[in-house]
Amino acid sequence: MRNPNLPTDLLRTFVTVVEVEGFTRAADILGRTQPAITLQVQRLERIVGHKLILRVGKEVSLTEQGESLAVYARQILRLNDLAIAHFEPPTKGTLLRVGLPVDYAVDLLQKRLTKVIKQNPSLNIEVRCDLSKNLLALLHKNEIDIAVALFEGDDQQFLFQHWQEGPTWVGSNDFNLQKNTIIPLVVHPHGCVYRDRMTTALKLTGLQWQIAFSSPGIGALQKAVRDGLGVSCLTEPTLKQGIRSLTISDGFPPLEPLHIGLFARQAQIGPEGYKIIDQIEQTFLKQSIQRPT
Amino acid sequence: MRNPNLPTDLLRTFVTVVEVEGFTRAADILGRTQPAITLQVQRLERIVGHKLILRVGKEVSLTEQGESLAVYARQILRLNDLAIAHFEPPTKGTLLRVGLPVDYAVDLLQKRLTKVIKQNPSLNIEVRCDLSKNLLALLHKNEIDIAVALFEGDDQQFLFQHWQEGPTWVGSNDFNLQKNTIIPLVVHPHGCVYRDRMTTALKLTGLQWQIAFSSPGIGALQKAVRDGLGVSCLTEPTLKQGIRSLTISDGFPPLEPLHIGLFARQAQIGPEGYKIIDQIEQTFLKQSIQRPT
DNA sequence: TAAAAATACTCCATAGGTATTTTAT
DNA sequence: ATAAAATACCTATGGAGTATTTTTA
Repeated sequence: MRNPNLPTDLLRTFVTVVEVEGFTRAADILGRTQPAITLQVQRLERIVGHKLILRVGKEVSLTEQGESLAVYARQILRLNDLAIAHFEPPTKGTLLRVGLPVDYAVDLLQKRLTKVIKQNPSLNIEVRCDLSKNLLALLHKNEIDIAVALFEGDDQQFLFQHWQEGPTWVGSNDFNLQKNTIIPLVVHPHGCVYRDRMTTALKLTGLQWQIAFSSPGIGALQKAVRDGLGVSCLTEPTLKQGIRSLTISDGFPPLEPLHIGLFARQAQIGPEGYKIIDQIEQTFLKQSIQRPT
Repeated sequence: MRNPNLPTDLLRTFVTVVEVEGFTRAADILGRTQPAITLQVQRLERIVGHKLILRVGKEVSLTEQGESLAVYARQILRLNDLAIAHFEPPTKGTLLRVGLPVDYAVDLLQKRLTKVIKQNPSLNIEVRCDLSKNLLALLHKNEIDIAVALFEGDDQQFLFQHWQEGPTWVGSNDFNLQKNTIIPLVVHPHGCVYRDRMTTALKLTGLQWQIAFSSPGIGALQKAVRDGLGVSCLTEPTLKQGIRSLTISDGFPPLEPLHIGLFARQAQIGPEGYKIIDQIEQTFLKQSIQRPT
C-alpha cells in the first residue's frame, strides 16, 4: 500500500477556489479555463476519496473533509512558496495589510510584528486593530490580507492555523463575590467573543449581571478590572499585575474554550506574508498554547 | 510572474534518493524504473533552477541548494502524509525505533515521549538512548527511524528540522576559578559535542584543563557539577538547582552555539512517526529555542 | 568488468482546451 | 435570461518504459 502524493497544483487550485468562492474566478487567477478547474478539484476529490466542495446553489462551501484538507493544503503551499522564495531574489515593495485583534493579546502580537517590520525594512505593512469580528469582515471584503482573530469554529474560508485556549474569570486582587448580588461585568462592545462566553455561562447558571464598563481596547478593560469596577474574562497572556483569576470556588461558572485563528488570503501574499505568519505562529507556540488535535 | 508549484511526487523522489543514497534503490522503493527517477530529479532541478544532487563518483551528495530544499521537502511530505492519514483508517502495529540523546535534554524529551506512548496505546515504540554521535550512526545503519541529536551542521541526509542554542559554562554555586590552575572538566565520553565545544574554546584561550569526571549520562554530570567536582557546559533546559552559569567575567571563554537536529527516515515512518516528530518539535518550540532563519 | 547513472527513443495516459449542456437565481 | 459549473470530446504534451551508452570503482 503506497502513500499517495497530493499534487501541489491541485492543492493550490483547491485553496484558491475556496478563497475566491468560485471556479471561474479561480480559473482567472490561476491562468486556466473553468473546466480545467472543475476537473482538478474532481481529481483531488478522487485522490482523497471524499467530496471536498459542496455547491449549494451558486454558493461554494466546504465539506467537513474539505475543511480538514484546507488546513493542510495551506501549510503545504506555505512551505512550497517559502522554498521557492529561497531561490528567487527577494521581491520588494509588497504591501501587506495585517489585522490584529484588540480583544486578544494585542501587546504581544504588536510587539512581535513591530520586530518583524524593523528587521525587514523593505516590508510595507499596514496594521489595523479592531474587534475580531470586524477583522474577519475586513478580511472577507479583501481589505486585509492576514488576520489574527477569535472565532467560533465556523468560518474556515481563510483559516490557516488555529489554537484553543481556556479563558478565565478575573477580578481585582481584593474582589469578592457577594451572594445574590448583580455581577458587574467589564466587557468589550457587542460582537466580542469573550463577552458572549461570559454572558452565556452566566445565563446557564442563572446568575444576574450588568455591564459595568465597556470599551473596545483591552488596556482599558484591564485597568477597569484592576481598579475593581467589575469582573471580566481574560486569557493567560493578557493577565496583568493587580489582577487575579477567579474560579469555581469563587462562585463563577466554567467558561467554554476560546478559538484563536490565524487567517490569510494566500492567493495574494508572497514570501513576506509568510514571514509574518511565521512570527505569529511562533508567538503562539512560545506562549505554550497547545494546538488542538 | 507566477509562483511555481513543486510537484509532491518529485519532492518525494528527491527525498528518497537522498535517504537511500542512490537512484536505483530509490526507484525500487517508489515503484519506478531508474531512468524515471533520473528524469524526475532533473525535472525538479529545472523547476528550482539549481543543481540539487551531485554525483562524486558513485556517491550521491547534496548541493547547498539541495540541502535547503530537502528541509522544505521533508516538511511538505510530512504534511502530505498527515493529510492522507486523516482520511485513512489508522494503521496499527507499526514499530518505531526512536533515538534520544543522553547528552541533551533527555528528561524533557523522555517525558514527552512517554506521554505520546501512553496516549497512543497502539503505538509500538522502541527507545534507545545514547550519545548523539552514536545515534546518528545507528540512524545510518537503519537501526533507528527517528533521532534527536546534537550535530555539527554537516550530515544533512536525514535532517528534518534543526535548532540552535547557546551553551553556557556551569559550575556549582560556590565555584570560583583560581588563576593559573588547571580547570577540572566534567564531561561526556569522547564523541560528545559539548566536550568538543569546551576543549576547543579552552585551547583557543590557552587555558589548561583536565578531565575530572566523565560519564555518558547527563544526570551524573549534573550531580558532579553540583558537588563541585568541576565545571562543564550545559544548555538552558538542562540547568538544575545548585548549579550556576559561569560567564566571561568568571574567566571563561565564549562557546560556539550548538546545533540540535531532528532526524528521520521518512521513507519508512508512517503517520505515527509524525506524531512523535510533532511532539518533539513542540517540545523544542515550547522551550522557546529559536529556529535559525 | 560490473554496477549505477545518463541518453535515446517510443508510446500512451491524461491534463487542458473548445464547444456544449445543465443548473440555479 | 444570465451566469456559473458540469459534461463531452479532442488534441498534444510529457512522463514512464525499454533499450543502450556512458561512467567509475
